[in-house]
Amino acid sequence: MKSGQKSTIYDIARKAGASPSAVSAALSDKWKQRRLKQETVERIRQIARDEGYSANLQARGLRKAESGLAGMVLPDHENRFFAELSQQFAREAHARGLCPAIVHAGREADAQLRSVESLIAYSVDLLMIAGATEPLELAYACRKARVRHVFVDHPCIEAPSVVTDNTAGATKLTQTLLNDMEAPSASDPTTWLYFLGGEQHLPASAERILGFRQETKASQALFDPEQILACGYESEKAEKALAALHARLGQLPAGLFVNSIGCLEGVLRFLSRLPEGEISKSTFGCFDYDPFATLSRFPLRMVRQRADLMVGEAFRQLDAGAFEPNLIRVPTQLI
Amino acid sequence: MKSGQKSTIYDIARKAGASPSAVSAALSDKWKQRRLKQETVERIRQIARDEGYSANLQARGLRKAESGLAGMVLPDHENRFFAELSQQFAREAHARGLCPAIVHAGREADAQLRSVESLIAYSVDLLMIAGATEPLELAYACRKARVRHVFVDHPCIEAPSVVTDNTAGATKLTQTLLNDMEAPSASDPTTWLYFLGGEQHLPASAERILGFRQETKASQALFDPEQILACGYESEKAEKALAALHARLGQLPAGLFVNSIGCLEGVLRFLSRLPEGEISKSTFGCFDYDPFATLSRFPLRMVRQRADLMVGEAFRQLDAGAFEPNLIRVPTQLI
DNA sequence: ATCGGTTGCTCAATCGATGTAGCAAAGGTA
DNA sequence: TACCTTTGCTACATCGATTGAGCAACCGAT
Repeated sequence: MKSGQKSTIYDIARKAGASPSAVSAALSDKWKQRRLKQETVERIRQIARDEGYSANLQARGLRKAESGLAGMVLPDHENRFFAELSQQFAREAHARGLCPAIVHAGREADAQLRSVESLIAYSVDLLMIAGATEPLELAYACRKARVRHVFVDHPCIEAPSVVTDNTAGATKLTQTLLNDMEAPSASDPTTWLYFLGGEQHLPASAERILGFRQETKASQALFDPEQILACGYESEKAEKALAALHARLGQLPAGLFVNSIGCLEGVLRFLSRLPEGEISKSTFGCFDYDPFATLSRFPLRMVRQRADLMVGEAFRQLDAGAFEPNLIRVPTQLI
Repeated sequence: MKSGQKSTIYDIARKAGASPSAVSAALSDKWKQRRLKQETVERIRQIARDEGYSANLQARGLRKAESGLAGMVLPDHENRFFAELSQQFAREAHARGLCPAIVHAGREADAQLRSVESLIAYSVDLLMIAGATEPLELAYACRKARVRHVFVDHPCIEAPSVVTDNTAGATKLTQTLLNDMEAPSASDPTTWLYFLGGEQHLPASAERILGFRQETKASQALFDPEQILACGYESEKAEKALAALHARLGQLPAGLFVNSIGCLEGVLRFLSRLPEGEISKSTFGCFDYDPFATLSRFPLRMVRQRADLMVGEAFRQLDAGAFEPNLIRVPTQLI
C-alpha cells in the first residue's frame, strides 16, 4: 500500500503472523480443505485487502502450468466481422474467468505462426485462430504444446473448426436476388445475375461460388462462366471489375452478387457515379453485412455472418477439449 | 519433439551435456559476456532447434519482473475508431518486440478496473487505456504497480493522455458546414445549424460542443440553447431526437452536426424515410468517419479521428516512461 | 499413561529461466 | 615452482504462488 511496491504473499504472511502457505490457502477457496481457522482466513483476507494485494499471475501460472489467458489470433480488426468475433471472444473468455489476449497477426502465415507460438509460450489455456492463412502448421504447434484450439472462419482439416455455412448462405442470397429480378434470358447478358469478388482458390469464396452456381443452375439462370468475376477482395479491384462489366454490357447487369464487404465498397463507389435511374433497375446483394450499407440509396440484400453463434460453437468445442477434426457450419442471416 | 511435452532448458542441458545456465546463456545473446565457447553455443542451439524449444515466458517473466506483454484495455470493438486504435496498438507493440494483449472491458468503470488489475497482475510492460469511464482509479492502480501507462481518447488528469483535438475538429467542421449553408436567420429556426448527439458531461462531447458553440457564435449563427441536442450516443436516441426536431420544425433544419458514428446511423435511418427532395436542401456533417457513410445518397462532411497518429503519440509517451500528467491533442482530418 | 484422531498450522519442494558468484583447468610470467 | 590471468563452464539462489508432507497441540478413549 504505502511503498508502492506490489505486495506478495510473503509480505502479507509477515504482517498476519502466518506462513505464506496459509496466505495462499486463505486467499483461494482451498482454506477449508487445508484446515485453516475461519478467523485466520478473515484476518489474512483483511490484510490482503488493506495492502491492495493481487496475486502475481505469472508465478501462479508457472506453478500451475496454466495462465488464465485465453488467446485469440486474428488477421486484423478493420473488418467488421473480425471485430465482432473478437468482441464475442472477449465475452466468452470473461464468462470462463479467463483474460482474453487478442493478437492481430496480419495475413502472413509466418507472422501468424509466430503469434501462435508466442501465445503458447505464455501457456494460454485455450487458443482461437481466426482467418488462418496456413492452418495446418498452426494446428501442429498447438498439438505439440497440448493447447486446446479451434479454428474460426478459415477451417483446418486437422482440428476443430467453425465456419460460416458459405454455400447455404450464397444459395439463399442467390435465390433471393433471382426472385427479385425479372427472369433472365440466355441470349441477353444484361439480364443475368453476376457474382463479383473473392478468389476462387480460397475456401470461403469457393464455397460461395459453389452455392451461387448451384442455385443459378437450378433456376436456369447460369449461362456463362463470365457471370463469375472473382477479382479479389480489394475494393479497388471490385470497382474496376464492375466498371469493365458496365462498359461491356453498356449498362448495369440486372443483378449483382457482391462477395465481401470490401468489394461492396468499390461497388458503391462505382455506383455513386451513375444516375439514380440506372441503379434502380438492378438488384443488389452482398455476402457480408454493414449497418451503413443498409442505408445506401437503393435496396441491398445482405448476408450476415453470425459471429456470435460462431464463437459460441467454437467455445463449445474448446470446452469439450476435443483435438479431433470437426467442421461445424454456422448458418447465416439474410437481411 | 517426440513426447509432445514442451521441453525446458533442463531437457536441453541434459541432451547437450551442459548446464541449464549454459543453455539459457546460449539461447540469449549473452553467451559472449558469459564466456561460452562458440562451439558450445552452436551445439546447444542446434539441439534447441531440433527439440522445437521455446522458452516459457511465464517463468522468464517471473524472474525478470516483466512479461513481454503490452496490455490494452478498450470498451469495445464494434466502433470503427476503437478497432483502428487496437490495430495500430498491435503494430506498435510488435515493433517493440512485445506481444499485444487486448482486452475488451465494456463501458463500466468496475469492469475496466478489473481488466486493468488483471493485466497488471500479468506484469504487462506497458498499458494503454482507451475510452476509460473512470480514469482516475485506473491511473492509481497503474501507479501503484509502477506500470507505464497512457490514456487514449478519454484523458486522465493524473497521467499521460492522448486525445483527439475535439474542439479544433468541431470548430473546423462547424465552419465548413456553415460555409455550405445559406446564412442562418435568428428568427427562423429552420435555417439554423444543429448539434446532435453525445453527452454534455463527457469530456469528448463537451469539447466538441465547445468548438461548435465558439464557431457558431463567431459566425453569428448561435441563437438558441436548443441548437444543441445532446441526446446520448445511441443510434435510437439520435433517430428519435431528429424525428422530434423534424416534427417541431415541420421540416429538416438547414444544417446538422452529428456527433459520433452511432448517432449518424440513427440519422441515416430517419433520413431514409424522407423524400429525396427534402434531404438535398440540408447540409450534413459528422464527427467520426466510416467509409460507407461517404457513399450515402447526399453529401456528408466527416471528421476522421487519426487513430494512427494517436497511438503513435501514445507510444512516444510510453517510451519516454513519463508518469506525469501530459495531455496531447491530435488534430483531426476533414473528409 | 498411552494411543488414535482431529485441528491448525508450517516446511520445503516445485514450476522454468535468469544471473551472480565461483570453481577448475590451461596458459603465461617471474 | 609459485603465482596470476584468462577461459569455459557449473552451482545455486532467486522470482511468487502452490501443494504434498508433516509437526505440534489438544481431545477423548482406553
